Amino acid sequence: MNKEYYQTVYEIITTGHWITDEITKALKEHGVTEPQYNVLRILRGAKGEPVTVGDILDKMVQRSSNITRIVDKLVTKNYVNRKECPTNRRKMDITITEEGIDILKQLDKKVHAFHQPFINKLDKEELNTLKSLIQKLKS
Amino acid sequence: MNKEYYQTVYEIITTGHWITDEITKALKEHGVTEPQYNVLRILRGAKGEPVTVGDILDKMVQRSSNITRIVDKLVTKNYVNRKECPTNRRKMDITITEEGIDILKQLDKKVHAFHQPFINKLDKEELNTLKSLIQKLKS
DNA sequence: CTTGTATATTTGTACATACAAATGTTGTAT
DNA sequence: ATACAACATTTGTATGTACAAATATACAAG
Repeated sequence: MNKEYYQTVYEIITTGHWITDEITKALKEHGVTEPQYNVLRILRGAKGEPVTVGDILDKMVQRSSNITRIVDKLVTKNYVNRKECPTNRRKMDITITEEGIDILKQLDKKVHAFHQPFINKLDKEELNTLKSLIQKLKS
Repeated sequence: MNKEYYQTVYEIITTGHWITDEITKALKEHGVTEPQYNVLRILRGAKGEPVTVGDILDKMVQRSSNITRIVDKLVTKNYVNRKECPTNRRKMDITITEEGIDILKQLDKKVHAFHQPFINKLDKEELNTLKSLIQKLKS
């Protein structure tokens, strides 16, 4: 009973995990983990504006205690800078470095290369149908 | 460019992870991790036939080194038995206990309760469309 | 039968993550 | 000014996972 439901959910789960696993592997070749990659993207998205641990937390599902350690790693690699926020000494101002921007460009290329073979498997209408059906399933 | 593709893939990824995260939380209330749950299900599926570490490995994505430790935990909880295979002493024969069957029933109930609200959101045809589109996307 | 090779599992180690508690800072009410 | 709660981040600890190396057994060739 409900065979179709479970088969479909299984497909969603395995596909979702497969994609992130493959991307994780691609990033690992550059010594960057997936959460580190996400933090770098958030920082770049801020366009030079400093971002706090709390800001990053809001955009990620991670616990804040681990954001600290993820940023530690990025600081060690010189991909980001971290300094005390001048207006609120509880906060940390985190910014991406030139080196961070550079590695991010390479990482994006890798991620894009992963998606390349799949990008045209479905046409626009099919993609929208797929997205809508998943959203309806969760509604 | 390719906005539809990336939005759809994002939907698949977040939904897949959301489902496993929610199930992980539900299992945690019984002190069982998701890989442990999968091992228990594989053992039950064997219907009393002993299963080796390698057999489990084939049905899971885990590295075999961790299968050992996952089984360790289940042995400690008395959910499974592990003994040397009599015909090949390199192998371990792993079987589920009565207690293991019992906890698995409770876990299944929890998992089913999670899915309950979503099971009828899509009709049979929509589910099949959804499944096919994901398969086509990966093809 | 012993030597080498493949198989099956386990152990060691480094790293990642969750959760709780601790630290330090800010704002506010008295 | 002082005390106290709220906020922001960090540290401690237990657990989980990946990868490589180690152990132990089986099989096959000479």
